[in-house]
Amino acid sequence: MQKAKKYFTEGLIQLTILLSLIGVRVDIDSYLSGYYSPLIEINVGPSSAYTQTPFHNLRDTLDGYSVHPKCPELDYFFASRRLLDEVRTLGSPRFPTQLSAWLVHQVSAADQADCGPSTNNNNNSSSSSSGLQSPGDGVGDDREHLPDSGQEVYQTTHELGHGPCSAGACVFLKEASENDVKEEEEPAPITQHTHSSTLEQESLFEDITALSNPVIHHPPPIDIDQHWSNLLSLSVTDLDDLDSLVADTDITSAISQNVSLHDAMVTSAGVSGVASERGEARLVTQQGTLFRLESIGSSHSDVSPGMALGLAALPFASVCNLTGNESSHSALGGCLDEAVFDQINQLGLEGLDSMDSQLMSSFGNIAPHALEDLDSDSGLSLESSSGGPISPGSSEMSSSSSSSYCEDECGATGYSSDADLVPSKGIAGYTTAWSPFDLSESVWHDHSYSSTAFLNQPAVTLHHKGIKEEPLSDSDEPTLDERDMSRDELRARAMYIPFSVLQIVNMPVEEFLEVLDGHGFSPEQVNLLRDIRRRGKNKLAAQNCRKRKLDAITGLQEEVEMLQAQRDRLLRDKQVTAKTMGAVSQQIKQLTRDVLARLRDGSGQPLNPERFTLQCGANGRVVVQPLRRPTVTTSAGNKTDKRKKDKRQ
DNA sequence: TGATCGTGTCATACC
DNA sequence: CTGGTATGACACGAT
Repeated sequence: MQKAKKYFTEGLIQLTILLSLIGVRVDIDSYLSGYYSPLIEINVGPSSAYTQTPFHNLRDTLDGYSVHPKCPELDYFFASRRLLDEVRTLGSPRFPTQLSAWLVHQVSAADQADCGPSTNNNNNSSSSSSGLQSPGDGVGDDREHLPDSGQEVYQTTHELGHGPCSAGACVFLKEASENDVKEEEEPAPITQHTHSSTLEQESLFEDITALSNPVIHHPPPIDIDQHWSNLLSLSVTDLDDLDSLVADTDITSAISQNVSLHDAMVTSAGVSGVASERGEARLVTQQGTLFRLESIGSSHSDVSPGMALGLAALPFASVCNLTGNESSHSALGGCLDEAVFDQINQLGLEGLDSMDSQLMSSFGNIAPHALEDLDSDSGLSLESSSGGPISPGSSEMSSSSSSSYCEDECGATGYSSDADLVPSKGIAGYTTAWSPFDLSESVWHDHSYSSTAFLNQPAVTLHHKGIKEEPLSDSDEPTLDERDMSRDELRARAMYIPFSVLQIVNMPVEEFLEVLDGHGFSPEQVNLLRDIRRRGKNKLAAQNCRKRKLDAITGLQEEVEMLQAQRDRLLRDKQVTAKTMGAVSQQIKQLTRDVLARLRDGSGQPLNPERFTLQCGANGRVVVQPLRRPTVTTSAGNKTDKRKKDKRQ
């Protein structure tokens, strides 16, 4: 459940990002902090979150019993938070964008039986249902309930029902709300929530199934407003904008687009690298926009929990993609501006269209001998690491020095999601579906080896060490896909290795050994597999190492600054103390002179301050003592004289 | 054009 | 012994 929660949290973050793009500010910090609060304190140490957690450890932690302090999910969380902050810093741009139906359906299993519209006592559901029946009245209700419920808002706009994001967003929102509800009902620690993973997953799938029905559902008899008030806090100005939007919205049309979640699920699962699903869910040529995914021949009954998780794992962009099925892709263009998605497109989704199974045949034309000598600098994109949650933030960071953060965020942990999708016992299925272009891999590319190929830019030659390596091919010009592939990928493909680099690197060692033994690989293939795995592991290790080094440098710099400040402070204190001491000394001298001036010697003359001084005894008595200026010299002279006399004697 | 930075890879030590 | 990790060193491309 920890994984599922992470996905839902991610979905919430992505929803927030999307809302931020249209000017709606959503504050989920409280929710996130509440969810991750036990983890934040763990992550105080430098590089604590950078160390990748081995997949087997992560598997254990994903069971929900504990969260490893070095769990890379922390990185992802912080990256998400950082991304959220960055998005917020962009302000509230008012794009000419209409975002459709952010309806929150609280669906219970019982509600699936009678999915017909009905009234509810709950504010949330009542407003949504009323919005369906009579949008105008519903809006009025919302406005009335708004001050009472705090931040309860129903965001609907004209285009929204067509918006692909709406469906996925509903899933995320709803699940998040359910989680929140459960947390309020049972204020148990996170570890307890994780134990109920199966139940929550089942409820999720039931909700998804229910969402496929365009009819508004009844919320459970739980005060959703309270949860949403905790979950979403919208500024007053945004609320006003939303009210104006809601006022003239045909919610019915918007909600009618909530269907096709199943298709979306299947599509997402196909994108997430399940080779077996590729035959069913294939990607359509993007034609300028990347948000076209089409699900073909996917039966809803085939939706498995793993696939559902795959949907949950799909981030913002993917959610937009998966909802683009069934005539909704055009609506997406109206849903959000191209300008908005241009940046999203740069996240690395350009490679989606290349995820065609025909790649295998095309690459089969590459002579193995042309690639077998390729050596290092393969430019692996292991950071994409398999199905780790893909988010705009992760790709956004790829261009900065902190790019490797996102890499680690799903680095070794990626196996938890992607490798789970890989049928460990049915690896033979990959023999015909070589899948180097996992969605995550495309999105998480942080290197310059990729992303240009899909933009039809001039060829990017693979850098190689020259001494050790040979050119890829003297005669054959590499295709766009070839250029986008790392060297290890090319080598693996040339050697007819039916596994992607990600799979090779991220699969557990037991499975890896089984692969080596059970597939009849030649020694060359085995060596290549081992090399690919070793390089991939070491690549991640190097990234972590560098991040730790940077952290150490940063920490030392901060410590230096702190020590310098402390030194300056101590120097200032010393100066102040010296001044104080000087002033006190002057006062004592003055008092001594005054006292001595009032004293008289035996002849009735005032005591000379040059010859006498005052000594304060331990008992508090003040004694006048004569000054003995040459005492030291005289005593020394006496001693020398005595020594001379002793020697003479 | 050299400097700098980011990244991948190798070699090696260590667990 | 093997697999994995950490890290210094090197090479390479990009800026």
